[in-house]
Amino acid sequence: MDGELLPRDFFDRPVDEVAPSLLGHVITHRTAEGDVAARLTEVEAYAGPLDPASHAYRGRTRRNAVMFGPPGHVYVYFTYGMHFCMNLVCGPDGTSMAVLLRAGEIIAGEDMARTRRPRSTVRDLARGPARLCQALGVVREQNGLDVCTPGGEMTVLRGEAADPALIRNGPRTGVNGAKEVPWRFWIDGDPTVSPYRPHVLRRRKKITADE
DNA sequence: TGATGGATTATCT
DNA sequence: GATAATCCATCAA
Repeated sequence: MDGELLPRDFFDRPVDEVAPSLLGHVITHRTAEGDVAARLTEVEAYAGPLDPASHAYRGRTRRNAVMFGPPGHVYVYFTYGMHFCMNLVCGPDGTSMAVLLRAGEIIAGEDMARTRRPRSTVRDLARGPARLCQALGVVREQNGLDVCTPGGEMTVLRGEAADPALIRNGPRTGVNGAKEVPWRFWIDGDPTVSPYRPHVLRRRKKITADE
């Protein structure tokens, strides 16, 4: 992949500024099998220790350590026992803000993405945070990568920034805490934006005494 | 040490 | 719309 990288300064700002300004730019991942790139259409902001919905709310742990480091790095986490989601770390070193990349449009490496998600329609290849990671081939191993290094394994390239008139915002998807905070940002009308789902508690399977 | 609940998705009805 | 799949961080005891 080539193109102009977003500078680290781009990420060294408050997360609610970075998040909407990321829409339209391009996340890339280079692997031995090929490159895949996605134009971001939906993101969410998480604001560190002050935000009950953030993984950093309870302080630094092994899992969220990358969030506390310098901006412009990737924070990948594993969830629901089977999915990975990715964030871009924002704000100065020592703070713990991050933008969750929720959805995008695959604009390069579509064949590779289809290989990774063979049952998906083109529209659904990266329509959702775990789908985006799967299409890009992002797993635990990519946690901590720097996206501001030219020629790096993962980069964020300057695309055509979304028209501000088309950017919408609303409550974050599937979160329990701070439900009212309108920090989900998306490009209105884009078909690759994921459907909004409020948080639901899963019923735990009842343990039967004998089986 | 055990219980609980996830920044989700595919696949049913 | 509902639910299963299924690892792991967190918290109570």
